[in-house]
Amino acid sequence: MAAKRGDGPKKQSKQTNAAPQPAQEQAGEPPLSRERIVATAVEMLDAEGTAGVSMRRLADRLGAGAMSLYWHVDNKEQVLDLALDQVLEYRAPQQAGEPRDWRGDVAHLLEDWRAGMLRHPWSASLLPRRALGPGILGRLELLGGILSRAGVADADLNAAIWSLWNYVMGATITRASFDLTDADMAAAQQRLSTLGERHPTLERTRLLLDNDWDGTFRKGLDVLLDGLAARK
Amino acid sequence: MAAKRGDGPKKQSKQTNAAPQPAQEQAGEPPLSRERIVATAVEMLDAEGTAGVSMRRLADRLGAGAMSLYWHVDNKEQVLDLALDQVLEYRAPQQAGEPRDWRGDVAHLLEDWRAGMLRHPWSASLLPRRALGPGILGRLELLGGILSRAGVADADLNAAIWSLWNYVMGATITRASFDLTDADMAAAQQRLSTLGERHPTLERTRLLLDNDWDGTFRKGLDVLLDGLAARK
DNA sequence: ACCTGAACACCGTTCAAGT
DNA sequence: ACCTGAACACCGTTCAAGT
Repeated sequence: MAAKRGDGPKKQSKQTNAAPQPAQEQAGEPPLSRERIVATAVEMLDAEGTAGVSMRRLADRLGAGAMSLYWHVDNKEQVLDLALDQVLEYRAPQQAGEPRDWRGDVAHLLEDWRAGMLRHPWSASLLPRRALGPGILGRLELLGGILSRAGVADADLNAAIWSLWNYVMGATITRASFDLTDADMAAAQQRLSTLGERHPTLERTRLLLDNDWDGTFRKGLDVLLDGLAARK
Repeated sequence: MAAKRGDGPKKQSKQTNAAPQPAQEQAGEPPLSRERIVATAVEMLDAEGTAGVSMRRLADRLGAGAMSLYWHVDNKEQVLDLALDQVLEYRAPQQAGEPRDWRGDVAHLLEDWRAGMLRHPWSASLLPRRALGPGILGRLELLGGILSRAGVADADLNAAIWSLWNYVMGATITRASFDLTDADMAAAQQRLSTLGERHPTLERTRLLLDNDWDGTFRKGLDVLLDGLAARK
């Protein structure tokens, strides 16, 4: 997928052209650019979700004719790819002086990852069908590095990385989707009761009413890290 | 969400009407019904994925006028809800005589769950935004029961259930989406190398070329179960 | 009770054309 | 080099109308 993403039209102008642009920038609408398109797409996605974004509405918001985007971008799919990877971009590893314990480092990395995705709830459900862009790969590399330095053997490393990835993705996607429908969760729990004796356990633990999402995430992550620690 | 799903028009006729139907059934097209709509939707989803299913094409395939579906079904979203829950329906608990060890039971249940979703690859990515239908709830209840009987305290049960759920969902969604793009995975791995020294760990372990999905799933699940076992 | 077509308000994308 | 409108082939859904 990453390979699909052709490099597009220009992209060199900013760097090679040291002279100031023709003043066009301060007046009214700045010119279209891939960057501006992606930034606006992220805004729209944040405000209205996946369903709210169409190429026509996006162009409109940019003050451009409906079809102008296609000179800067291949198609809608690419816009979503770029929006997703921008949001997942990895910023400044924590590098806070001395290396902390590996469990703390992993937990910090994954909690930051999850939080970043929850800040853009559309990203969680978009991710699975999209490319592994540089943002995602950077985070995976960091995770692998921590685990490797912590003593996980190379032969076990991929399984360890994917386990943690799976957990974070599952937790984040689940949380992002249930967030929108707390009322529905309550309704489902309600329905459990009326369904009689068929779900005694879920009814007893009130599974669908437990909304300490952050705590549950952290607890499950600890379970996983316990298992990994036992393996070394 | 489950609550949203109104019970629709009839649904009683099949049971209350013991006399044979007016011969309409053996000739040409059987009459429209919610069951037939959902069954055909599943067929189309299996064959062409989410993008291939529209209300118009679905009606066409059913030999019906474009708008006839709307008498049996509220809207497209409901069709997808119903299709998903049908596919996730839970069949016959393994009940093979004596209770096996709880780890084996959990692994069996979750592997069956994953396999069922992978048989309908669209289901994995559809699930997060959909209702918790009876099929899903049945499986969650079963999981909770096994864990509870294995000695997990009620106070830890919800976290344990969600951890396993998160893991299965993450693994299945990831697998279902990467399955379609093995070539892209290779391309991404390739790109890792050309990107120079920025991803030494991923390059060394060849993370993106490791496609022993089943083995990786099982290994990660073992890690999680180790962690749970340590907690009791 | 069940099905229908016309109509409305949208989509993504191509393409020939403008500047 | 960059932007545009018209056009094509689609969407989901409403509604008044048919049987």
